[in-house]
Amino acid sequence: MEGLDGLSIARLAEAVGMSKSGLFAHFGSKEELQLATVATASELFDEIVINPALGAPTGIERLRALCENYLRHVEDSVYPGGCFFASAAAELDTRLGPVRDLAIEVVGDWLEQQRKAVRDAQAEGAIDPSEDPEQLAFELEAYLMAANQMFVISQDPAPIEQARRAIARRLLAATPTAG
Amino acid sequence: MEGLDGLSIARLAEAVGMSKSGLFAHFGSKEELQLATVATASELFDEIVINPALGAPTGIERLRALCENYLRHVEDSVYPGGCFFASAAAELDTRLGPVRDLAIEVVGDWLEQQRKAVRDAQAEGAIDPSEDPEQLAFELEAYLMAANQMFVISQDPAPIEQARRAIARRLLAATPTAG
DNA sequence: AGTTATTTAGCACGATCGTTCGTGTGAACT
DNA sequence: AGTTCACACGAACGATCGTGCTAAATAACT
Repeated sequence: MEGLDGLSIARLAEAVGMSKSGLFAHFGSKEELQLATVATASELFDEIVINPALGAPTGIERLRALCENYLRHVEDSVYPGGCFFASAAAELDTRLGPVRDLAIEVVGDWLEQQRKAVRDAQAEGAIDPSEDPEQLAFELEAYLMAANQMFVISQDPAPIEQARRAIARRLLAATPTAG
Repeated sequence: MEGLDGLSIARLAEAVGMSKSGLFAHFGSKEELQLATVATASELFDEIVINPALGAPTGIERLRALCENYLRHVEDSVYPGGCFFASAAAELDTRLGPVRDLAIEVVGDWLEQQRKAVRDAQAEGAIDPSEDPEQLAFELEAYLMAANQMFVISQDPAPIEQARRAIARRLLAATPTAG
């Protein structure tokens, strides 16, 4: 079993060489363990996807770096099931509670990072001002999500390359001179 | 619990007013129940998404109908968790066995339907011959997947509309005269 | 009507899960 | 040295699950 619900205290305890009750005492409840898992995944995502992109000198470069870092963390199989939050979102989408809320918040922040990079790129003149940042971020995120999903299912890097082409094409279409 | 693994014979039996063992005898194993579920979902998907589009007189109209029917079945909440196969694919992606194989086959057939519609539209001159059908189908499928995921998570129809705009824009860019 | 299939129910099993409780153990502190 | 505190342990609980087994009921058929 996989996923946040399949993460069992019993199996995790065995994996780390602790007793079930000993590990349980550390978290207090399964929900707390799930929250800690999502929080840790969020930190890791910041570390390997978002933060390395924040040093980019311009908005358009930051936008490209965000997309590329995401695709690389997928094709490097940081998680066996692809992007942690894509899996988590699919699992938690119809549930209620703090675990879902936290996961949604992380995903929302990620999307906002992309929108902000688009707006900055517009302010710098690298993206046409007629582009709707929400719309453009949606389309870029769509390529990333599709690449993640198809790559994990097919174990074939082709979708990653298709996403790279789609992103390049879309950003080209959004540049003021070529748009 | 949700998903194909969360579908338990015990709860299903209670829901349909049968005994657990009585219902179990119908399928023989949980795996068979999951296979039957996927098969039924596939038939329903054919019925409400694919088949109504097959009557379209041209490839480009069929392509548009496939996308629109998919979006509509998402926003109509045919399933509470959005597209059945998007959820199933996310759940089964790292698993092995016939259930995964069947789900992947259905998703593969769906993507092939889109590719074929693109090729037909090219043959009819409605889509530029320089477009790679694989690439275009990937991008359209990406919009659909993203709309599904975001709609279910946010309970907000905005992503559906963003997908419609993205599809319209992408198909416009792919027309021979405007491309 | 009587025989034969087919379907359903009832019950029990072993496994796994989250959680609770009482206990021990070792470090930190007075 | 004696006390306190944080931590880990083992055992047990109730719940839920998939799965067999056996018998009762229902349907089909001659």
